[in-house]
Amino acid sequence: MFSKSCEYAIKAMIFVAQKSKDEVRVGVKDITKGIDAPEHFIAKILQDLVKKKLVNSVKGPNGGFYMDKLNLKSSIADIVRAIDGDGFNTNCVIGLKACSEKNPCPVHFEYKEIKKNLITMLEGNTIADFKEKLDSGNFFLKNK
Amino acid sequence: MFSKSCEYAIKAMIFVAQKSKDEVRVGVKDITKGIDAPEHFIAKILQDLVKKKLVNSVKGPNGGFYMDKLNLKSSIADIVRAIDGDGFNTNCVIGLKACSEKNPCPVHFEYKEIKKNLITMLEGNTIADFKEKLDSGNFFLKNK
DNA sequence: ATAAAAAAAGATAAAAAACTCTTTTTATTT
DNA sequence: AAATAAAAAGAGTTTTTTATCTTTTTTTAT
Repeated sequence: MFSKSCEYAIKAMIFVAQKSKDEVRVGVKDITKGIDAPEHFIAKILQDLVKKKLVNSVKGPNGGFYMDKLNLKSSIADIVRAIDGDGFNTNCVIGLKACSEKNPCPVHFEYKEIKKNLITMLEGNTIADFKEKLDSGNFFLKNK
Repeated sequence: MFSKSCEYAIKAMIFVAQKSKDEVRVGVKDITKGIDAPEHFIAKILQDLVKKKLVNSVKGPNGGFYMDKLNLKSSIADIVRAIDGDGFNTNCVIGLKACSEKNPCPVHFEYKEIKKNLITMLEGNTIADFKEKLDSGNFFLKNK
């Protein structure tokens, strides 16, 4: 559904949210271990997310990534939009550029409701929500 | 959501279903025009689908692709499975290999219902269903 | 025998994913 | 203050995957 980069981005964001408190930042290496992902790839993705204001960072010793209150309010949709773009809510199932209510592809109306629910889910769940779940210990960001 | 190959496969299958009757076969070039797709790429995809028995073909003059009654009963899920594999019903939103009810990723339960509906939609709609829609003239396999 | 078509094999191009190396920033130490 | 070291930022390269194109072979109706 989403690109690898995007999957990593979601995992990394949730991980940073969970591990960084007030003045505690998380380094790329910790993130890498925490979500089982390639180090430099994660670094690049996070730099992108910093530029787009979804997460904060400080350089230098004791530096790393962290989230402020506003960052914690980001939805999954915000992250997906930052990495993969808005396709999840604009793309047609069979890739028609101008698929619409008036110009529908054969699958359009069958997919409509599913898409609506998907968007609601992506827009409605924030990083903060997932952070709490992870704290409960019953959810995972990696396995193996 | 699906690969380009898979999008083309769905479109091509619907197109062949609509255009081929009893002994009338459809050639690659016609398909190409009908769904606005690269000729040789479509040829390769269809050869794959023929091997997997989702569509029939005959070589030589007046040859081409066609569908028998069984072929028309294929679901979108069958096509997707043939090209992209079973990922739509096994993949985790954030790519965990062993995401499950007992080992859920943070998004697992939020995505569960959406996934269920998606699977129902893909499994429940057959090529024959779409063929009829197209016949009505209110649906499209290409635009532009 | 000819020609029309799919089948097959393989080459090329483009995009996505992953990695490497260099630079910049900044807290800490001296 | 200056030097050091830790960390992100940035630029660029390689690898892998996906998409597309080219050529050759096989089949079959005429």
